[in-house]
Amino acid sequence: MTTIGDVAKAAGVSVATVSRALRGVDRVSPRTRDRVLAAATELHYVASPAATSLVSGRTRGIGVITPYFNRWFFATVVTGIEKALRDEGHHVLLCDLESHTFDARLPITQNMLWKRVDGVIILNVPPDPQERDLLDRLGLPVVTVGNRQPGWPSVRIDDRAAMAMAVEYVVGLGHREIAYAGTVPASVSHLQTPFDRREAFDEVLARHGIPNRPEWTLRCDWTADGAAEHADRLFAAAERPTCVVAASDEMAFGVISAARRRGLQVPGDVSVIGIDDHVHSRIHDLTTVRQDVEAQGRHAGSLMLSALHGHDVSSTHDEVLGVELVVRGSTAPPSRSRANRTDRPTRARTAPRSGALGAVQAPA
Amino acid sequence: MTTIGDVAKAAGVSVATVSRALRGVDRVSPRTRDRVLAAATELHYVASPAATSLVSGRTRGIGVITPYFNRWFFATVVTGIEKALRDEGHHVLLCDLESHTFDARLPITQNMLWKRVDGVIILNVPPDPQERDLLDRLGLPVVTVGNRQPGWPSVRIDDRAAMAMAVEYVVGLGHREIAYAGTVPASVSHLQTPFDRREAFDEVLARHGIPNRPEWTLRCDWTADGAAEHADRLFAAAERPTCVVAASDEMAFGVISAARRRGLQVPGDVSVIGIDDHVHSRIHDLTTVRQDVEAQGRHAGSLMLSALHGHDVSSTHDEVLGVELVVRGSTAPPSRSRANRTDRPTRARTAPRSGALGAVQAPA
DNA sequence: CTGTTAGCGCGTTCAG
DNA sequence: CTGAACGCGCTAACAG
Repeated sequence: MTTIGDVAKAAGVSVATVSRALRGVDRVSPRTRDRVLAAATELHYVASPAATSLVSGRTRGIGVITPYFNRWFFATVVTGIEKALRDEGHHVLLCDLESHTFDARLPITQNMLWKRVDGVIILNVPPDPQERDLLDRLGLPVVTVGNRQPGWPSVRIDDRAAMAMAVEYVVGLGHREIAYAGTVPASVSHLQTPFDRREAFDEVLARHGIPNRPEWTLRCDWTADGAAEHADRLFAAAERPTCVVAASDEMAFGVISAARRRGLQVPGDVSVIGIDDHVHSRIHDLTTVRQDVEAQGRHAGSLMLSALHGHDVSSTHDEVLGVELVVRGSTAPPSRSRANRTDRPTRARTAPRSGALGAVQAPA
Repeated sequence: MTTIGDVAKAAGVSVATVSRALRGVDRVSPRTRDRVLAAATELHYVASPAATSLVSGRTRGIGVITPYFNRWFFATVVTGIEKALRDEGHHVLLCDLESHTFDARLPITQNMLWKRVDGVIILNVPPDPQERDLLDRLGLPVVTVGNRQPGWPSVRIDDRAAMAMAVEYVVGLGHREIAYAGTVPASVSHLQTPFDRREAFDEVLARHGIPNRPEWTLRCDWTADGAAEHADRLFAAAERPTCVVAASDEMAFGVISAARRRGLQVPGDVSVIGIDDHVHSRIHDLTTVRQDVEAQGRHAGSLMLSALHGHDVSSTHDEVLGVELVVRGSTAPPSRSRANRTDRPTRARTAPRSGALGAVQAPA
């Protein structure tokens, strides 16, 4: 392993000069600098991060804490973070919380991140008091993505506005019998996004005087399969809605799938709308509210870099990225001919009627 | 920032004793050990990784190099790796190659990984000679996932066997007019998986004496959208296949979507099969060849840990995980009534015939 | 402009 | 069983 000493010897200078020349700080005569650079290249020299960080106190590593990064949203955010950090020579240390309980989380977080990173970016999961304590004690800059935490800068979309946009759109189409997919089980009830979106849904319905039926609320785990399962029960019931609003695109995929299996046409028999503009939303022909997920990651990364540069990233900084309605074929005005709406759908009934068949329209 | 000295002072012992007590090596009297532990806990002491690795030469970090980890397969592998590593206190350093060319990659890889990790796990992307050189010089243990590289242990599935399993299945159903989605553009022609799967496809067709039509080969970027686009052209052509074999589930999703938009029934008009058992495959009711992706990551992580423990993970180690056919509703025997098969499909033709309607079958 | 030197915090000899 | 001292590789003063 070549050290700074080897380079110094090869270039015939002192280690301090090598350090200066390589980092481009201070004044070094062009001639010596070139000699040092040549020697360093020749010997494939790279400074030891351990030694550097021991003396400088900085590691050039950023911890990224995610629940399930094995999901589109989180993986995409991390991609954005990584891009932003890489430009300045920082790298990502992954900390996947996955199924861990709060108790199990603390030692993980502690051992993985303590003194090992210059800052922490937390995706969507609110820290429990002990973790909060740890982070505060470490004095590390923290940036959150997807939810707001007091004292920390954040990057996110306005979940309420996004949901309101979706609901207003389908209400505008004439829907009055609207179901909701995306309430979460108690175990994750601390998450902000599911809460905000649900609340916005309730508000918009209330504002329009539209009934909000409990039996039309699908409580699930925010996966496509989970939503499909619950939606199947919804569509099997005597009375079914003309529209399902899903709090995420993946759940919307599940709802569409369940509808099809029941022989229901989307949007002919039931309209479906989501939030995200997931990478698969186009093939599902899903109307949705687009958010730029990678951009949220990039912004979080930049925010972190600014903090690292000593700029005051005020703790009140709250960057809210815009969203945008993307209309595709999964939504349409409610069908007029719903005389036998309460019938259990049968195979015979699955023959598509022409018109209003978003699912079979030519690609945009 | 509390150091080992602070703990020593608080416990009334020397730093050496603290180090020994905390790491549980050597003999330390139970009484002093407890005193040290108490002091360490009290002071929230955690050893500085930088100092530790400076003296020990080990970082407890593993670099994971991935193309596009923003995709299901890679994110899932990384999840598996992270789980395996975490159990032994190691962590993951992410290095997303994404769209970078080989030239741009080298400095990235070098700066991010050099002396910063104890080992490297490479997912699916073969290193170019310079990178290979770098890795060899560093003398770091390397494990590859998804493709075999001479001199390095690997974890993967048998891509040829997986594809053969898929093709044999649809051939067994009676299909003779079979298209293929998943040839890649020249820019990524060095990837092994696309090549192996294609080759296995060709072989099985040849063995059965089934014509392999060039115009039924969809060259695309292995995304759902890309596959949908190409498949649309396929389905618009005068002659269309009775079955499409996709080299990945995501492409299969795209093919199914394209078929539906053209008014074709899956599997009534065209059967579709994929490889992966992607998290969304169930809602697409897709017949596929399942691979356990997270297990591949876990195995790679374990392999790396063994290597780190000094066990000889022979460079000839090649762990091949099994795959399994999962039959769902996207495949069926080819339709008999194909008199007007060469007709361009029309809306009128989209009315589903009863029977063989996998897409609308009740969930399994 | 360049060299010398003193730590950064810890693991690891070696003596006790 | 425990403590003192050395050095890992580097940067940051301070001299020259």
